[in-house]
Amino acid sequence: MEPTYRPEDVEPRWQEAWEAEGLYRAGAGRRRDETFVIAVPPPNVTGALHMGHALNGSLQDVLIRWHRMRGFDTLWQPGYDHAGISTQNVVEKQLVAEGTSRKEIGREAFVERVWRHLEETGRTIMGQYRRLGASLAYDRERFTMDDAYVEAVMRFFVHCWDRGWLYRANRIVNWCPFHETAISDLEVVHEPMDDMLTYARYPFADGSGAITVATVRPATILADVAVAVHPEDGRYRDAVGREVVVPFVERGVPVLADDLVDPEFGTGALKITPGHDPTDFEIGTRHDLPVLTVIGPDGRMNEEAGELAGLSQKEADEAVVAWLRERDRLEKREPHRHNVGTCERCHTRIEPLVSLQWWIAMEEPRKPALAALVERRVRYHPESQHAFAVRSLEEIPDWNVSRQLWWGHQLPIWYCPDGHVTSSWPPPEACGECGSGELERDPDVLDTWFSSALWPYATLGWPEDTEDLRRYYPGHVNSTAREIIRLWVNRMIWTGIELAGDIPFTDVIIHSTVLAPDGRRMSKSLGTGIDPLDTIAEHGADATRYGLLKMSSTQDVRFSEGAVGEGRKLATKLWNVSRLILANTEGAEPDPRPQAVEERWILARLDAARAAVEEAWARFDFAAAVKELYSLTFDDFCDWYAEAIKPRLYGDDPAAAATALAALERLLLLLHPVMPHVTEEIWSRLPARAARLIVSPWPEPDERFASDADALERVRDAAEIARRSGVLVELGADERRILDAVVPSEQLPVNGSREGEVARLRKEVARSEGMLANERFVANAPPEVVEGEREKLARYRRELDALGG
RNA sequence: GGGCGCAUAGCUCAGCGGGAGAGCGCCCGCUUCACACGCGGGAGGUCGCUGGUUCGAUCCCAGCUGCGCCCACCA
Repeated sequence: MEPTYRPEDVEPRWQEAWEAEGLYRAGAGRRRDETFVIAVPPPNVTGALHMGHALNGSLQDVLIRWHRMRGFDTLWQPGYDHAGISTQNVVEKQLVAEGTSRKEIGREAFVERVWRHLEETGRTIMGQYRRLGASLAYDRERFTMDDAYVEAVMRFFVHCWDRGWLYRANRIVNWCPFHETAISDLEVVHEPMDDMLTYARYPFADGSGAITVATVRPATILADVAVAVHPEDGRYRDAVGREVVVPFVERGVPVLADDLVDPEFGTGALKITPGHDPTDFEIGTRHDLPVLTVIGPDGRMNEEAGELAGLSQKEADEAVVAWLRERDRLEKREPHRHNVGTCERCHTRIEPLVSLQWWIAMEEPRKPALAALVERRVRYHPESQHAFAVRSLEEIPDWNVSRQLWWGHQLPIWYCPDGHVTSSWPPPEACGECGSGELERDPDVLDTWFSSALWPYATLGWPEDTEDLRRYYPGHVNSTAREIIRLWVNRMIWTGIELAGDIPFTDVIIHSTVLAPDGRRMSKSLGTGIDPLDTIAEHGADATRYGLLKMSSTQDVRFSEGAVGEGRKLATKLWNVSRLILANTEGAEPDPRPQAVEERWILARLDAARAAVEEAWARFDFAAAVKELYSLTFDDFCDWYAEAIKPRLYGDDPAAAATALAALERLLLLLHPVMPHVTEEIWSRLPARAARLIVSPWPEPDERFASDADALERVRDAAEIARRSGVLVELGADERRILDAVVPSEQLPVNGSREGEVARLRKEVARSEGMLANERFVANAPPEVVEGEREKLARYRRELDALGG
């Protein structure tokens, strides 16, 4: 074996081999009937994978590899998402940079352009997953715009139509003036902004005084239809029911009372603009007020704004403020910092606008999903996220599914000249109501999450009743980031139950968010992102996977290169101890028949570690598993076992060689899900391997390993006592031999003193005796705790004895 | 403003009711035939603050302070 382990030479080779040999395919290595299925959260085709994807990929790959090795029929479904607005945003910005625009080239050419853009990014993404060693079923790559997938999306829409869940309504929505589309609440991000708060006087119509209202958007005064105060606000008791005159347009509007008004803010009087503010829209609906619109879809003042038409809002604001100032209606202006909704893709300020959109009524469809969560047929991990998911379903609002974009799935909705609406798929020949053949398709496209919601079963062929669907649905695990629980995961659950007849998975893992080392969010725009490919290039995929798994436990974690470095050390250590064993076991066959105590010990230790590690995988506690694997390899396998058998290996002891190979095999099996490459490379050099490690099972357990295996623990204790006190306690011949091999007695570092150790033990004995003398402790503490304390006391006394204390 | 979470060694984090831990960094000693990405040893912590529960609290409860993420229609 080469003296130095170089991951960059080894890893790509195995990635190619595994895939070429079909070992990434669904069902590879299958030895039992049970399936284990994960559909990867389809990354957006807009760009490359980031550290969060690498972390999530590592988690999922561990689970897939672990189940594959145990003989499950595994399927890890790959693919990507067309990411409607996100992709349109990227391509649109490219066009702007090229001096043209979406509108200039037209819809058809634009969509063509997007497809071309995707060919590259799709390849990049799958290449990154391959380089991480992710054992996805790459032969089954799916895209949410594939023909078959589009078919599923259309059927879903028509299904909702047939169910009566779809409706079209004129409501106030979040409008992005850059993309000129409605977006959902979930696509709005709030950012702090510095505005001016303008206090304007609205005189009473009868000329007796005025009410002052505060607004950050004076231009919307033109669309005011009322002034509202809180019902219990004593200051305005007499004003309610009277009429005030709106500045600039000089229109008389009522003063009304509504408890949505916050009496603490501003003057406690709120101008009501149903056309341009969500709260006002709600108040307007309650009081049956008209809706006026003075701002258009492009964010500028529209023709309703009269002389201000065509101005930007900022210009209009100034014009209105000037008007107020001239007529002494301006009380004051003051700086005001507040959170403003912006488009999550382009960060343009959201314009609340009234527009006609398609909605899904969520009252019915959410119910079975809520039941599945409450009954724990679907469990979120950690538990706190389960509670959040339940709450989200309880409070779920209706879903605005139409977007005024060009890139996406066009709605299967047709209008006839008489205004009838038909939704069917395949496309209808004629209007469902009047039979007219003159149909025009709705130009809008669907919310990108509408298609993502179908991911677990549309990738398996739904709505066709395919063999894949019957075999691999429902799946098992979904692992994803916290922020898309409502956007994606909950929607997969309710649509899965509704369309595919069952929950799509049983366990949802919400993994940690990887922050930049300085604690800020990892983001391209902040320049705080770290490319997983860079980390892989520097330390290897195995090391990167190890590091990310170690970082996966907390809710938010700062990226730590140290954790990756630890992974790299583990890979190197494994390589080196394998060199030791392989160089000294030529001609030997692995044979796990324990002879000496150190052999019984390591085999028992490996069995115990396997149980602990698998239990941690099953709990999705990846960090705990990885920690166990590290100390198993370094402390137990290398520092004690390998050191203990060295003399026998050098002496060509055939029993030591046979057991060493058997023990090494088991160590590799345990480590493979975390570090697949280095383990497979070593495995390939072991004698007479029938199968690749990637599909190899843990050998039948042998209970003989467990017998008398604690002998080596006594050696470790003896070394510890000797190190601290300088006194070597009595040991048996075997134990003496091992101690000499691992820590030759003439080299036993003796820093402590016998007296110091005796003093320490006396203190422990006193503490322990004190506890056991405490009647309330003995009476109240659990029996095993009391028993444990008695055992500790006995051990301290024995050690004291051995030291002659 | 609401929800969730975090405050433990210089750094990144485990532990979560009965002896303060790991990795990195730092200091000392080791060119011993697997490995200096190593081996052996060591220094370094009133476990954020204040109360409470308990025989006993880093661990449970309450409040406070600081921080992070998610969510949110205060004009």
